[in-house]
Amino acid sequence: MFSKACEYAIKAAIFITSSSEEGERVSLIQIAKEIDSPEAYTAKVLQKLTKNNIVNSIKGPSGGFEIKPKSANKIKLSQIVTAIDGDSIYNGCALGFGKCNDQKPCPVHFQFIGIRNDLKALLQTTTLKTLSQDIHNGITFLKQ
Amino acid sequence: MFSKACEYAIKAAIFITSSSEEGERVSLIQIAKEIDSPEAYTAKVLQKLTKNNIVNSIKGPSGGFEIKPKSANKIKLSQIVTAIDGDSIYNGCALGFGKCNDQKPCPVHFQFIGIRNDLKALLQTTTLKTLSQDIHNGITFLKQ
DNA sequence: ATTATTTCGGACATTTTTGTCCTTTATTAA
DNA sequence: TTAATAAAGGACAAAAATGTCCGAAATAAT
Ligand code: FES
Ligand code: FES
Repeated sequence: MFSKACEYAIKAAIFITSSSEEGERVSLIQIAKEIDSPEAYTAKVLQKLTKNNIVNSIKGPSGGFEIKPKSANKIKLSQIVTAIDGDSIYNGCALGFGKCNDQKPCPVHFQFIGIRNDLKALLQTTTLKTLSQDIHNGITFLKQ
Repeated sequence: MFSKACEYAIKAAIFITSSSEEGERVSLIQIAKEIDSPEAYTAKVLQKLTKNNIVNSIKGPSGGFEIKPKSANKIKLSQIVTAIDGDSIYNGCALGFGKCNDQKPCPVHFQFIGIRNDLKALLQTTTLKTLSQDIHNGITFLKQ
């Protein structure tokens, strides 16, 4: 469904949101530990999130990553997914046609558009804030 | 969503079904041409389908691949997917946890189980026969 | 029997994804 | 100013997925 990079991105963004709610910037090292991901690779992922203005990065001592609570409200999962994995989840075809296309649909097109639309809706409505609250309330977890 | 190998497998199986309805065995070369896939790689995929008793292969002149119309009725998409991609689509976690787990769910677990269940249902109810009929009726296509 | 055809299967090659290492740049604090 | 800290980013490495090549095995027709 998502690439590893995207999985790390989502988990990292949730952790950063969650820490920022408590006024704490977090470092790469903390993030990688918390979401159980390889440090250097996670760094690359975070750079992409930074360039896409999803997270804010601050260099130097007492620096780190943060996401203002104000914007955590507005950031949807879909923004993270497209930043890392591109828009294949939106325009791609389940059977690998260049683009999903109503005019010349692949064999599973009509079965899949329903599910894909549900997925789109989910990604476009779920915010980082929501996900971070679930973590805070102990109903979901960042690692197993 | 699916691996390339699985995409080829699904398309190949549909084409074989469709040809078998008309009493025609098809060769690897015909299949690869029809579904627009690399020949040798498609051969590997077909070998897996053969070992999983999803398609029937006959060596030698006038040999090729076939799927008895009788069984095309019973073969579900899910069988092909699990034969090629394993059961990650059923047990895997959207964010890469070892297994999806209600007791220690990942941050998107509750959002995704609905969609995954829909996907499961779809794969478990869609038969090769149905898909091959759509091809036959010209409402779906094997290549773009 | 011989030959031609077609799948099987092992070995290898390429590409993509994932992961690592190390230097540079920015920033803070002493 | 200097030293310490932390992200940025380039280069490289490993692993996985995808793709190719070629000979072996089975089968049918001649
Ligand atoms: S054409 Fe394949 S999913 Fe739409
Ligand atoms: S635990 Fe991640 S999808 Fe269920």
